[in-house]
Amino acid sequence: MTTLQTQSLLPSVAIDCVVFGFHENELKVLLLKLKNIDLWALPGGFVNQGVDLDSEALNALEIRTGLDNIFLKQFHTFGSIERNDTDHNRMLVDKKVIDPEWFEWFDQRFISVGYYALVEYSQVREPIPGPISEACEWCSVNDLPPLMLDHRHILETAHMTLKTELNNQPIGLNLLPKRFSIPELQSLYETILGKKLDRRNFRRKVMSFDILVCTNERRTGVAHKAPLLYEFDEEKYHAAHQAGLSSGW
Amino acid sequence: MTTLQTQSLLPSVAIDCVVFGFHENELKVLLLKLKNIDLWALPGGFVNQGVDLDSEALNALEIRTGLDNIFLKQFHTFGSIERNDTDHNRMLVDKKVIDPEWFEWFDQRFISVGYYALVEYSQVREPIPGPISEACEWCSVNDLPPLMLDHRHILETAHMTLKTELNNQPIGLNLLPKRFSIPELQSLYETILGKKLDRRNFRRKVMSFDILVCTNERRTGVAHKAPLLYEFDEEKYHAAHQAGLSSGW
DNA sequence: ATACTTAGTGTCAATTTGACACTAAGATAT
DNA sequence: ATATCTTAGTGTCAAATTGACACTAAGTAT
Repeated sequence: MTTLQTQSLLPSVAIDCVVFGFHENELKVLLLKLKNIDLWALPGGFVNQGVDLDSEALNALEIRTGLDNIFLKQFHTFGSIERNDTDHNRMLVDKKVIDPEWFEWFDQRFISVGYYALVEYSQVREPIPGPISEACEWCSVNDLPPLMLDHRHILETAHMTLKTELNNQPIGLNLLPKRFSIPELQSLYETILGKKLDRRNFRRKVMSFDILVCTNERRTGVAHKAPLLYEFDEEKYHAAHQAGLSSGW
Repeated sequence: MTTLQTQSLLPSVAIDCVVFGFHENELKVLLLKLKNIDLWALPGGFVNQGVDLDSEALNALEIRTGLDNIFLKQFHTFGSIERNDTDHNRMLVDKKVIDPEWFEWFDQRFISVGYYALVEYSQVREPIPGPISEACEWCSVNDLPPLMLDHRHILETAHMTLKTELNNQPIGLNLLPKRFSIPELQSLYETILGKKLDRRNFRRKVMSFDILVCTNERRTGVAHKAPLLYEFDEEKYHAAHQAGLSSGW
């Protein structure tokens, strides 16, 4: 996007990605810091004429994280007229965040398609800032810097969606390393839900899903009793993801 | 839309609505029949520069159904490149479905935001066809006519979404008349889910949601034992809708 | 009167859930 | 070395929920 070929882009349509990671018992989000100003933005992009919407979302993420094969899911499309803010865009030009020749493109009214991604924190070595940003960093969901336009609202909507999906789908495959302990998985759940769960009941429930395989090895170099390490049975995991966990009716 | 002011419309963005109704124990969908050709389409429209996306979706529905205050929910945005089909659009011009001067506008690549609506079948007197359609009719979800482009896929996605939401949210307020019997509500559930439920267990579960108020009146002029009529306690209904029914964690 | 249909209530065993006790393994303090 | 603390892992039990049915009530059809 360093060379912005606006004529090949689909007008009015933008993509915003909420990239979730999990580190030190905190839910993190990948954010871009704009140049010369204390304002942050979700990674995102625009849609090229010949490229599927979903592919562009994947591309945008690959550019920032260096990862392909990311779990990515569309969750909502944001189309309020307040998303277009000429004063804000002029400010971005003034602060040299965006090149003046881009002003016209940026000052369109955009409909933004929101995607959320789940990635393994440690796999993202050095998040790569883009042309309008000077840094790309993980931020805690509970301690967010000032965000551009409605990006905070988009982020919160993504978080809400994740919480809701947790009731019907397993999670962890894309967020945790290949091997993990049950207490680590529980901590992930607690972090997303924002509440504590009972150790024993959590284990019982998650084991009943029948998506975990015990490796019979234990975490080494850790304080206290070493926990057993598990892996996901990917086939069963995906089956459960498809079918859903709560029957309901 | 009879006079299509393309310059005031947001390019690349379209809206498609899947309007569900319930009649004679069948789940129905409102479809438009294109002029001069056996091809049907979802009602929809485009987005005016100064109007919110959600408002435009409501507008599109109000025009077709005459109803305002409809339950309407965005469920997915469709952005495949295959959605743009020049041959198809040329055919539409040939068959005089669309005016030749509209060709350029229609032949854009569109990203389409999908909404589904739940409406009370009997409240929609005469669905109103639009400029490109000669009829607007309720069709059974299980017996659909040939649909334009990916509209069948959009419709099926909406139906799937509805099924899934049923596990976490109450339904009926916008689909059934103000007063209804429990067997009628059950029939609605069975129709959406596509499977039979046990009468007694259904009643027990739905009563446990505590969203129904018994009117102590019975349906009149009906064969066999007259069922009691209920209404939704709208406050509790909306609360349950917000909070979700299945706790999960 | 008898059989059939749909409405509404109740029962009971099996399963799932929530709350909590207990043991195991390793770290730390005395 | 031993007592104490922390985290891991297993087990128990009562309460609540669920699934499968039996039974009664009310109205229709013969």
